[in-house]
Amino acid sequence: MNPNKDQTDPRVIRTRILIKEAFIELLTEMDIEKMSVSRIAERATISRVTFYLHYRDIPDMLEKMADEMIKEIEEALRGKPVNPDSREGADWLRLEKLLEHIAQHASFYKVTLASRKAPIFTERLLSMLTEIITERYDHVEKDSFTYKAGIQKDIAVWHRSSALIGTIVSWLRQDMPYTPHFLAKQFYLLTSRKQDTNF
Amino acid sequence: MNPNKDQTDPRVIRTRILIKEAFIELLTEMDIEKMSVSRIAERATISRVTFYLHYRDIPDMLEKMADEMIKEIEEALRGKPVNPDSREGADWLRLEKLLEHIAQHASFYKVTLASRKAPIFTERLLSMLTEIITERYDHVEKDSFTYKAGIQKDIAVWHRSSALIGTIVSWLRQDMPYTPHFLAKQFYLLTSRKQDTNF
DNA sequence: AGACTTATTTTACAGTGTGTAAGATAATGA
DNA sequence: TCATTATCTTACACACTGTAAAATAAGTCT
Repeated sequence: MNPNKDQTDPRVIRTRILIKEAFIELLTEMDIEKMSVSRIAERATISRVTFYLHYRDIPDMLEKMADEMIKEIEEALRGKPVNPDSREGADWLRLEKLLEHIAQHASFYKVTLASRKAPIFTERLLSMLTEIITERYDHVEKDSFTYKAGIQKDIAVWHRSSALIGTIVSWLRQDMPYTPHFLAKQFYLLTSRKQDTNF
Repeated sequence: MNPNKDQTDPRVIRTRILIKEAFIELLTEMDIEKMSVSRIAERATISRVTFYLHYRDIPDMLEKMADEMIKEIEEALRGKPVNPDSREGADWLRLEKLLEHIAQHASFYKVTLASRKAPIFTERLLSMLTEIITERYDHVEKDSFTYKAGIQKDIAVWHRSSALIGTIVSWLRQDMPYTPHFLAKQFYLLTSRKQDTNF
């Protein structure tokens, strides 16, 4: 396949959308173990052979879909780039943006992130969040609580990034009972120590 | 099979150990997608038919192994039962006990928890930890920071339990660079607000 | 519009794994 | 020693995989 036409040929676009939709549908209906190229092709109303023209196998498909997901999340967060000098308020807005994006595509994220059927999606998002949190840690937390309390940077990063992704997953699993704005604010309260001075 | 003899017949015990060891070995070598009953039986030096005498299929095997894991963790934590009146110090000891148990069986937990190849194990442990944290929250945190700051109980529980399991997973993934004692203490510092008064 | 390029389809094939059945063998326990 | 039963051997029908070749259909370009 011509790598340039890949992204523009309407037949290719159509097929990939059909595969993605079929995959999401099937994943809501069954466990990942029962997923097969045959089933996906059948549901997508394409030939099984066509699947192999796009993906080597199912793991390859998952990987490429995860790549796409990360790209879309980065796209959604654009406009509020990672700013080393930003204060917590700015990051809180970025989290709200992330949650809004997830809420807008809830049917996709509920299956890929919240179902835990295909760990690769959660893994990718965790990596991304870990990067952001690691960067942020050096720049804006030099004088924060954790810094002073003698907490190892890597442990603090593990703690924060997993708390973040875990909270998002739980929120999705329970069908988003809070608005992105409210949850982002609560998360900010839980993570930052700013509020300590109020009590 | 006689359900009573199931647990005592040395042939049964031997076979299940062989299957478990073969499974762990194979999972370190390949992705879960490539796992098959044939491979497990071959590695375990048992007949493929024998596998089906113990487990319906691979998902069934994973489920039963996860049950076993939870039992063993509960066993390891016994002696320090969930005490509603316990102060943070006691819980900190329980976390240290958990980490010690995991460290002692690192080869098993590195594959089941840290590899993220079989999400069921992480899911089960998360459920267990969520239960413990939920119970604890009502009893010992009535006057804690989160309570006063107007943070929803469920959000706080999501945050804490996912931070806990995520930290454990990251610690395992990086081959446990800290002692259980040290990590438990750091986790305690990160979660509790007691230290705030020191600064 | 017509000629091209190429994505998709159809059909076919060899290979691997699944889950179950029957009877033979070997280990266990009383 | 003898009855029990876990394991093994062999066999079978079925499903899914990954690839190939040639035909068809859809898109692109002048």
